[in-house]
Parts: sequence; structure tokens; C-alpha cells
Amino acid sequence: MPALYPAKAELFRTLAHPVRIRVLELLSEREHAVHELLGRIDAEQSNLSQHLAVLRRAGLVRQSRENGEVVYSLLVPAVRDLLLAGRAVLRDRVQDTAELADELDRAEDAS
Amino acid sequence: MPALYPAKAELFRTLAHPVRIRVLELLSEREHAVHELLGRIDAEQSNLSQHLAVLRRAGLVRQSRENGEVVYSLLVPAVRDLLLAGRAVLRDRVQDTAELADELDRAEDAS
DNA sequence: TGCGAATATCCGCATATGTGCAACTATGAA
DNA sequence: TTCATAGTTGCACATATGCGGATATTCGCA
Repeated sequence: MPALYPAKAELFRTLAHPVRIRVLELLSEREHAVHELLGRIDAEQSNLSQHLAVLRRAGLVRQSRENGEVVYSLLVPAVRDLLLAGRAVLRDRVQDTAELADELDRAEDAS
Repeated sequence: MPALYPAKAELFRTLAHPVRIRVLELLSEREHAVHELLGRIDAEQSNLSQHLAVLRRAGLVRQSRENGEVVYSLLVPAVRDLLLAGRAVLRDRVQDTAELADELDRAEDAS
């Protein structure tokens, strides 16, 4: 049995940054040139470029030159579902928190 | 509009470790006592405990004492889907790699 | 050729994360 | 109480990651 867990962990690590998540979300709508991404994401040019490099190394996106600009596109469509699944977890978790808060409200005995 | 991206990123960061992924997979089958987890995961006791703490803080798992042992259980069922989505991405990506390898094989002109 | 716009990479620094060991806490039984 | 068992936390250290500024590279065009 292969070392699967490190590979999975690495995948999640790749997604574990706001800028990279934003990039993937934008790319899951349509492909974007770097300067387009830069216009929609709050990050320095070099910083964005580094994050794009991370995504490239992870094999999630593809780089191609088109009349003078570099265009990035999503290489693995399933990434979209992964992002949605993440959103769902976030949603479920806040619900739990809300229910907990509710319970705490009902049970008046403090500390 | 809230700072959603950092929250998402934090979620993925929580999953970004082999031990934590393994724990969540085990917990998505059924609840486990700590020493059970320890028996199935290659990690020091204190190390496992720290990873469990990370999962707790993230609100993904719950801790409860049952006749002398601490039992962990999954608090957010959607985590299961998230893990599956991760698996799917991994699968798609290796397929891409395989196709690329194929193409490279067919086109014989080296470097 | 030589320029300029668009990107990528290098560098040094600051911060975050993972780890084992040791010490501490909690629980149940004698 | 006292002990043994089960688990958690604090600590110091090593490594990884993120960042902006400067520099390098690539490509289309005059």
C-alpha cells in the first residue's frame, strides 16, 4: 500500500492559502491571464506569481502563452468540486456552532 | 462581505497533514478512542494528541470521555465528502499525468 | 537588434508548523 | 489516599512557508 496520505496532505496544503483558493475559483469559471488575476486578487505581482508556481507544481493548473500574455487554466476540473465540498464543511460547522450557542443559551448555569 | 478566503484556507490547512487526514478517515467510519487511533496511525502519542487538538480547535471533531478513555468522533459529517473530493482530484491528476506521458511517448522528438 | 510590457525567479527575513521528550492532569481501581 | 493508566500540554529545536523588493527572463514589436 502506497504512501497515499502524504499525497493527500500535500494536495490540501496546496489549497491552504487564500490567494491560491481565489485563483482556483477564478480559474474554475474560465481561464485568466496573469494580469487579470492580479487585478482581482490583492497581492503583489511576485507573490501571485509564486502562488501560481505552487499550483503549477501541484499539477492543478496549466500555463500557456497567448499573444503576449500568460494565460492560466484549470487542469483538473474536480478541483471545483473540492472547493464546493470545502464550502459545505464550513457551512455545516457554523451550524454546529450556532446549535451549541443555542444550547448554551438555554442552559443558564454559568461557568 | 466577510473575509471568506482565509476561513477556507484555514480549513484546508487543517486537513493538510497525513496524520490528521488519517484520523478523519478513521472517524468517518466510526468513533474511536485515542489508543485505538494510536494503534492504527504511525505517530508518537503526544504527536497524535497535538493533531487531535488541531482538529478540535477547528471544530471538526468532538472529544468525550467514556469509561476511562477519551473517544473522538466526527462533528461535521461533510468532512467525509471533502476527503472523497480530495481523492477524486488526486485521481484526475494522475490521469492527466498519464495522458501527458502518453503524448510525450508518441512525439519522439526529444528536448 | 534593442525596447518595453508581462511574468518569473532569487534573496533575506519573519512567522508558522511539526516533532519528541518531559512534565502535568484526569480518571478509575485497589 | 495512592497507584497505574490514558491523554494533554509546554518546551526547544528544526524545517517549511509566505512575503516584498530587486533582478532576470520571455516575447512581440519598432
